[in-house]
This record gives sequence, structure tokens and C-alpha cells, in this order.
Amino acid sequence: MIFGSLREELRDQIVEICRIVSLKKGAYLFREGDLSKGFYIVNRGAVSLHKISSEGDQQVLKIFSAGESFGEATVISFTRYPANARAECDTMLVRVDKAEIQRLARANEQIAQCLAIAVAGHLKHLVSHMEDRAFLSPESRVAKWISSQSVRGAFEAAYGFEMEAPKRCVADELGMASETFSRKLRALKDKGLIEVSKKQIRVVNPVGLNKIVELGD
Amino acid sequence: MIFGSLREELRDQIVEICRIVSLKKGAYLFREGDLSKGFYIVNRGAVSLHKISSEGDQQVLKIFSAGESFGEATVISFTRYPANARAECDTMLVRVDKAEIQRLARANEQIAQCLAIAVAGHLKHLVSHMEDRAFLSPESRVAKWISSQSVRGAFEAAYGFEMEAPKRCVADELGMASETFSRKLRALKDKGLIEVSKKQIRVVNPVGLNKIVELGD
DNA sequence: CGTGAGATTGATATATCTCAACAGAAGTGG
DNA sequence: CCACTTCTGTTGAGATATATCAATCTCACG
Repeated sequence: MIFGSLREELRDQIVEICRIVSLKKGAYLFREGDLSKGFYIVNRGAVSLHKISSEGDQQVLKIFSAGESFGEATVISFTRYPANARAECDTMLVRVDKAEIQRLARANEQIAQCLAIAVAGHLKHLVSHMEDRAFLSPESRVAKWISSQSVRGAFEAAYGFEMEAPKRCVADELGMASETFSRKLRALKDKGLIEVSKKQIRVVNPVGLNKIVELGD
Repeated sequence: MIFGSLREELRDQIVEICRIVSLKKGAYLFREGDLSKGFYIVNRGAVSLHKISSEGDQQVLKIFSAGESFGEATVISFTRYPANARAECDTMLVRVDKAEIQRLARANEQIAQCLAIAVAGHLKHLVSHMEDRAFLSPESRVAKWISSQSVRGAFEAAYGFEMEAPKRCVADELGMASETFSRKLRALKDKGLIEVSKKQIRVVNPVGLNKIVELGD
């Protein structure tokens, strides 16, 4: 919640410069190198921020879900988006216009602050992401990802959560081949730690799952 | 050059809140979880920002050399350093005090701006770092690293550059075992692209080196 | 000149990627 | 509403590149 700390009056000012954007699954919001029109806040759905190599394989930096925002850095500093953004399912988000938010940020210290904090948050996330990749085995990464997804809502512990993005995309985010993701998911199921049905995942044994995260497989 | 865009008067204000810090090789500037005292600008030497896993192996986020700064995000947003910083050779840097720079940033828009831009720069660097790891072979990564190091100064094309950090540390930054780094360095030498002597590396064939970066080995 | 940290080289194991075939779901269109 | 096509995910078998382990070497420094 990027502007969660602002008082209502300021938030109203921001709402006025927002524009709703709807995307069908697979549609691109922007591509690497495009001029920035502003940053985005996901309302519902999922957007993957990713790079694509010359050989065509992709590296997912992060999948953003409802409530999360991305692209703030292009308001503060760069003029072009440094990666691609694509809807991984039907998605609705708001665009916060670049020129307008810059105007508001200049007028109000706190808004500029919020943007800077958001960028710092992204930096922190990337660091821990790199850390996970370097230190954790594929199975541990899958386990950690499941844990982090299932703490979002309380009832999700009971009913499980739904994967909004295709599995191949999640696999890319976790830095492994989609086949490997598939196998590791199965391994966790066979150990009785989770239940998988279609796009639903439910954690059966949270303690055991965390053991996988910490001790490897 | 984080404050390079500021007019002299403002820079003088900042100089006043700086404190020189000297570190011997191997000494820690701060550790993960320490309360932030401010951010740092490297004057000479090299500092590695890294994480250490429970099993003891390290993941180097970046090695900072003269002129580069790090830790700005702890001024903007977090209160604790999210990684370890260690001098990889005898190093001199300046600390910009947290409370003081916050005071100046509040008083002057432009200073806050500089900090935010620096953080955004770090974010961008990490992204391209992850990209390289995902898409490039170890040999390509070594080649790219050498290229990037040797463009710093013009005369370095002729005399080569000196590695300030130990090879094992550079290897960690490039995401490979130090043995692999050693082998890849040798491979590039055997191909006649570079010359290596001790800690000096000189690029003999820049074109061929870039070919390795782009086409793999 | 001796000592030790850092670097190189060699041999090996293994985990994951890759390629390929298959299965199932979902969407399309008549 | 049912075939048909397409897309996504699953499973299997095998190759390969790099991590790992271990031995040796080099050089800086005391």
C-alpha cells in the first residue's frame, strides 16, 4: 500500500490523477525501453515484470498481485521502463500519471517520500530474492514461496490460495525450469506437506514446510 | 557521484556532516541487522556488500569501488542494514551521518532527490545483475565483467586494470565458484582475448571479448 | 627463509536443464 | 452441445556444465 500513510486529503488528490487500465491475459502493459507514462497499482489480477533474453527465454523479476505497485522508479529517475510488464491473467490496475505525480510530489514532501520508500522496498525485495536463489535449493524455494503466499489471508490457511499466474511463470520467478517446478510441487505433495488441485494450493503441514525451507530437502 | 548535480553551496553543507572512515582489509563496516548510522561513499579501495547464509557461504550483491556509494536506502526507509559490508582491501570512505542528512534532505528538496535517485540506480543495477546471471553463461559473465571494468579509464585499455578485491570475492559477485572463475579467466587468456598477470587484467581483443558476451563461449 | 592465505589445476558426482512425448483443460466454432 | 485445436502442465530419459573435493602451487609478508 504505497500511499497508505497519507492523510485522506492527499490521497484524494492522487486518486484524481489515476486512470483505470484493464488488461486481458497475455497483454503487455509496457515493454522494456518504452517511455514511462507513470507507475501502476494492481487492483486485481497479476502482472509479471520480466526481462527477455536475445534467445527468447525470460527472467521474471516479480509477479505483482492485488495491492502491489511497480514502476515508481521511472517517476523518480529513469525515463524508460527497464523491463517488460505483462498481465498473467485478466487484470485491472490503475496508472498514476508520471507528470502529474511529479507535480504533486514537488508540492508535497510526503508524497515524494512515499515514492522513495516504495523504491527502497523494491530494492530490498530484490536483494532477498537474490539471496534465496543463491542459498536455497529449488525445493526450498518452492516451499518458501508457498509459505509466503499462504500467509496473505487468514482463511487461506484453511482453503488454500489460488495461483493467478501460470505455473511456468511462477517457475521463472523462482529461477527454475517449469518442469522442475512441477516435480518439486509433486515432491512436496508426496511428503504430505501440501495439497495441490489445479491452481489451488493448500498447506497441510506448515511446520514441515518451514523445515524444508530451512534445512533443504 | 551521488551529489554531483548539486551546486557547491549545498555540497559544502554535506561535507560538513561527513566523517572519514578507514578500514583494513577484511574489516567489517557493518553487518546485516545493524542499526544504520548513515550511508557511505568509497574514496579509495573496495567494499563488498554481501549476504551470508546459515551454511556460511556468501552471496556478493556488489563490490563498490572509488566514487560509488551505498546504503542510501537505510536513510530513506529502513533502519537496519540489510546486508554485510566488508573492506576487500585497505579502504578509505566517508560516512554521511543518517540524522544529519535527513535533516538536510528535509530542508532541501534536491538533496532528497539525489538520495532517491541513488536508490533507484541501485535497483536498476540489481536488475541488470540478475539478468546477467539468468541469461549469460559463466564465461560470458566473466567477459562482460572485464569489459565493464576496463572502460572506466581510458589509459586502462593500454595498461589494464587492477582487481582490488580477491578473486574469490569477484567470483561470488559473478555468481560462480572461485574455481570456475579461475578456469574461465584462463579460457579467455588461452583464446588470446586478455592478458592476466597477478591482479592485473588487460584486454587484448575488445571485439572478441564482446563476441563472447553476446554469443556465449 | 618459512608460513599461510589465496589461487590454480585435476578428477568426480550430481542435480538440474533439455528434449521429447503425453495428458488434460480450456477455449473455439460449427 | 459436442468435436477440434491449442495451450499448459506432467512425466520420462539422458547429457552436460558446474559445484565440490582434494592436492599443489605461488606469492606476500612477517
